[in-house]
Amino acid sequence: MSDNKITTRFAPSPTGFIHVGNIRTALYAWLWARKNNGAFILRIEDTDKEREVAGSIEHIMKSLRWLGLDWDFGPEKDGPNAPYIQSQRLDIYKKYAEILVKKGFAYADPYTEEEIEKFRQKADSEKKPFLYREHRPENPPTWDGTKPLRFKVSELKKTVWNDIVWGGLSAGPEALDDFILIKGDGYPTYNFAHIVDDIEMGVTHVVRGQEFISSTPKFLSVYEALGVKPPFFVTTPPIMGATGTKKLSKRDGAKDILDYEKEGYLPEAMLNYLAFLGFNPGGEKEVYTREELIKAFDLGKIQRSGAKWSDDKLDWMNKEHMKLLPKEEVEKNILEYLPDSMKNKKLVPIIFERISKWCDVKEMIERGELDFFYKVPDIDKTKLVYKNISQEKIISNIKLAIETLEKVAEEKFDKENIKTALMAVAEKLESRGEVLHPVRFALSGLDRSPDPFIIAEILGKNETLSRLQKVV
RNA sequence: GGCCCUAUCGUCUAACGGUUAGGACAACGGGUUUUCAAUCCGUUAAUCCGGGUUCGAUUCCCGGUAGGGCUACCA
Repeated sequence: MSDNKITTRFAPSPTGFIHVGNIRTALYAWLWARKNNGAFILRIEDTDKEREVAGSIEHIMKSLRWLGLDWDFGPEKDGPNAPYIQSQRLDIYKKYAEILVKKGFAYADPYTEEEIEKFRQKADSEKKPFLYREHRPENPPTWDGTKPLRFKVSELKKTVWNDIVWGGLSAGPEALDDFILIKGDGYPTYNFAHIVDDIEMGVTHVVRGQEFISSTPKFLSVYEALGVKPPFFVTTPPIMGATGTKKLSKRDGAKDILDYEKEGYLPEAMLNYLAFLGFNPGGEKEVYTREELIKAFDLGKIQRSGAKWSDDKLDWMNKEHMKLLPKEEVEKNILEYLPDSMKNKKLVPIIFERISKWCDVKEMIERGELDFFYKVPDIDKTKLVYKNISQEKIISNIKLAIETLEKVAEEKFDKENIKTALMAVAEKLESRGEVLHPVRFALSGLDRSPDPFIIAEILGKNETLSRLQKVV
């Protein structure tokens, strides 16, 4: 627990799915642990039983597993500080709370919530900041667990500290107040529990979002009261929604990270995109594998300002990572989406060059873009046109194509030979489209489709000729 | 209201105080593709404003403006 090993943690609350903003914080913590051969802990902070959503823990673990962010200690991975679920560690918080009480750094809060609300409203109407410590009771009751336990700020001072990302930070004495350590229901607050756990678990680098900057003076005063040296603080900037300037949140459309899995994004691409949204190792390389990311990662190069999410760039990143995939894997993934009647490996490259994520395959199928490969298309004769060429001319061009293709041997009926043969005819015409377009249309029945050569190869000589014949 | 923080192309970002301010996404244009897509080439496009410090400021300091966060018996 107190060896010098770099230890980071991801400490989500089980209040639903986790979105990309949360995951990036987890990623940075994970990268730092892996880079330093340290430990990465997953800790569940379920101290607010009202907000808890059933099934969240499993969902969170599934999300991390999809991205390959493996934890060394945490749920389903016991370690020296198990359990890693805060609601199962209540006795530990109580022990620390009692230490603070004994040292005179904590006392029971005698007020009801309504009374405190009145103090707050009064301060509000006087346009003054509300500070509980201004109402600190002179003789608080002894803490028996039925009342909230508050931290007692002993010295009002300016707090100065260092953050690996933000550098020197400071806050005036207004940032210090008597905040709740243990709630009336016996559960600790985040403000207290995370400190106890980070100490107990030997966390060396606390990586978390910038919403916690303003409460850091409070945290620091607890470390001081406990006589424990605080860990390094690594505060990450927010991720903003693509529209608007608000921090990305579930409210404004932040998606469950697992939705991206469903849409067919590669975990490596998501990792790469996320890492670079708010971090840059310098240089112009942008596509990084997981291992390269670990190697290049540096806490000091995390950005301070918020970054807007971009689906466009994520799609591009995904495509780049798909290109890195072995051919067999691409084939397997694409084939998976194809119905049995369409499972033709020759379709794979055609599909691959048109998609940026796997679910695009599904969309292509739904749009019927691939139907003609296994179903003779209905030819809309009114569309059998090309520029100002008469339909008679077009039909005769198709006949020309039939004659040409008949000369191509069946075993040599591949796109290269077909192209050579067809192009020889096409070049003689005013424009190549006079023959190529009608052929393509006759084979696919579509205005837009892959080139006629590859279609012909996939259909095979017989099918190709019969479709052309049919149109004539 | 109070406290804290941030500020480079539309977006993500790079630049020991000295660069024609670089790259990527997007957009646009072109080559190649019958078309779309893909690919290749190219173009447009930024240091928020105002003061200082300095021979020299995107970079350091101050002010303004804009944006963000916190201000719970939530995390």
